[in-house]
Amino acid sequence: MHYWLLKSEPSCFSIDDLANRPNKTAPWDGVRNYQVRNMLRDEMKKGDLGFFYHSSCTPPGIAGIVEIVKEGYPDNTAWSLDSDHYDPKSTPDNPRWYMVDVKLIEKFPRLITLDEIKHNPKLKNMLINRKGNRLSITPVTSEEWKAIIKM
DNA sequence: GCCAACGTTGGC
DNA sequence: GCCAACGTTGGC
Repeated sequence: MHYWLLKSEPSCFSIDDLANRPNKTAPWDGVRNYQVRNMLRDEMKKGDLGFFYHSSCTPPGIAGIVEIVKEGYPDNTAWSLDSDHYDPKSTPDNPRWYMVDVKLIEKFPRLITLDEIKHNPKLKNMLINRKGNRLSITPVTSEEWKAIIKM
């Protein structure tokens, strides 16, 4: 089993938005980056756990834990003209973009901030700490996972 | 609002 | 296949 970190701007989709969905479950849609697409399509498996990270907000940080409850399937927002993520190059016959379904497992009692993560020596190699890392989903090692849930 | 660090696009 | 220009992300 693998661990992941999933970024979302809370002004767009926050952990509370996920909590308010039926069954606390929602598709992680709208990814339009090939590296992340490959992870969604090929690597993220049912039962994997992920951190729900709030980005582009004050302060950024990890808000809770989600579980992958449905493995990669075509992202149908790509062929919805109404969607902000519409992409004419992706079609139902030949989908270019993929998504998974995530379910909220736990919202942390407090946000674990990026600042705290930066100052934890066990997490100095975490991808989220790397300058210029813009991938919206990144793998997390089990050591990093354990260190964070203790914080 | 700034800007570093990428990813993508498109001319050649 | 190279690479300059452009767009996007995201912390600050």
